[in-house]
Amino acid sequence: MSSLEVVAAPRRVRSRRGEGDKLREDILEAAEKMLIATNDQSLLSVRAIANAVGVTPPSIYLHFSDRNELLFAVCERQSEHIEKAMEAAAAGISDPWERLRRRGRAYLEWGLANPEHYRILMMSHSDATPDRFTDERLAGMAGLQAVASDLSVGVEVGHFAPVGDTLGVSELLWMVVHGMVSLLICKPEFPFGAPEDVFEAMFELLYEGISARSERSEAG
Amino acid sequence: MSSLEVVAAPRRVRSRRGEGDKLREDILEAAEKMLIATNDQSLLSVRAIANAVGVTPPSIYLHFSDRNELLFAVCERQSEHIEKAMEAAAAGISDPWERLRRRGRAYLEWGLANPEHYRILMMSHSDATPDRFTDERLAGMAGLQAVASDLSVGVEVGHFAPVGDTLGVSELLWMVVHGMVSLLICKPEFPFGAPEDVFEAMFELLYEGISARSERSEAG
DNA sequence: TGTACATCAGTGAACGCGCGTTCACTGATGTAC
DNA sequence: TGTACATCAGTGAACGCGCGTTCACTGATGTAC
Repeated sequence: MSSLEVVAAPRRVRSRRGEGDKLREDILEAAEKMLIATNDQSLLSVRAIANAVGVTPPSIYLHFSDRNELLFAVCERQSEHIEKAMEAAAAGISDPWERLRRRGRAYLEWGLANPEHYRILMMSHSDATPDRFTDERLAGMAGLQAVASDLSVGVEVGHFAPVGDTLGVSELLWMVVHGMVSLLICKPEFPFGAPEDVFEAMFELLYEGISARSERSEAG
Repeated sequence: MSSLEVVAAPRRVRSRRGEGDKLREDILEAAEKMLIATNDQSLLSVRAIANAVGVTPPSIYLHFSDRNELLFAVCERQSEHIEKAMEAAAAGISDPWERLRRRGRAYLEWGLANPEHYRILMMSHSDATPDRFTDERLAGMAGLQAVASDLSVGVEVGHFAPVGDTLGVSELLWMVVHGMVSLLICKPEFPFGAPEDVFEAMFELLYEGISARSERSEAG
């Protein structure tokens, strides 16, 4: 709604021949910065982005078919980061529960660090999402298969209670962590407490339901 | 983005003197229907709403200061429904866990039945939210205090494991249910399975962490 | 070493749209006398 | 029972804006000969 207070960048120097793709990178970078600075994609007009890059609006269309494509291209770059971050968080850890915890924390931290990216990818109307962002791909970003794998290992080594549908439980965990991220993003003033504390409390709450420590009645 | 396919309503008959507020109700009702039909508030322009009511755009401003106020007024009506629905769901039930489950289900069902209302209230940028929708009020819609109360009772009667911060756990449960609602809304094509099944599985997962059945190590 | 030329990386100006909102107005109707 | 009038419930027309996008163009630059 309110206009974006961005000092117009000086006119960008034209790329040398053969280096036209450099502009694409510059656009993505500028848009990313604006997304983080404004926390609101609706303020990212094609004109504003062009202005921030130091280029005229039509130049945007040399590299992106439309505004929406550009927006999702920005998110696409970040999507690689989150996947790597989750893998890195679990790397070298053998305890399945600890692997789950670390993956979850990485997801939470990424979401909170990139709230508007998170909104665009996970909270926008599905008809705005380009086709290449399949649900499977988004689930991949959430590490669904990796979590399912950790769960299976945990069951096999006897740390976790037997679960028939590990993928189903992974989906539940996705929902749980998504619930934390999205509510923390959307109600930033609500006194939830520090995200780390919320996260730890949540996973403590979940632990009993997943671990094999407790006696459980399998009777339906 | 795409235009709203709504047959223009016939010109509305002018309210009798003293009954001007009837238009307000008609506007809210039409806007509500459109919100459900389109599932996208951005398609609800002042013109489109006026058109649906059979009235000219300026008439809207006789009853609402701006478009945003109108949108939230629509949600405000529903907000009363959800609170009552959650209370009704728990009414007459004494088992604290069952009360929690029923409250949660009512919340889920309301969210899925009114996805765009849910988006506006719980997922929109907080700076778009009118002041009267305080965070406390939104938390009230989620039944935060009521859930905390159920938790306290459960602890007192020995069904639940001792919890120091019942309000904190209520917030966790809010996040969990919000995670279900919002992900089901935003990724409607993803094969999560039937919402009821997802809900039951989730609460089964949570049960062990809340109940007093399991042995728990209180050692930090 | 020099020159013609295709191509690349953009620019400048404008189109057309739908939107929220405002403002001066109109005509029916209840009320006071 | 009749009439003047204030008020209520709207209308009609327009303003001004910012937006996404298109289209014809330009001028620098690498390359072929």
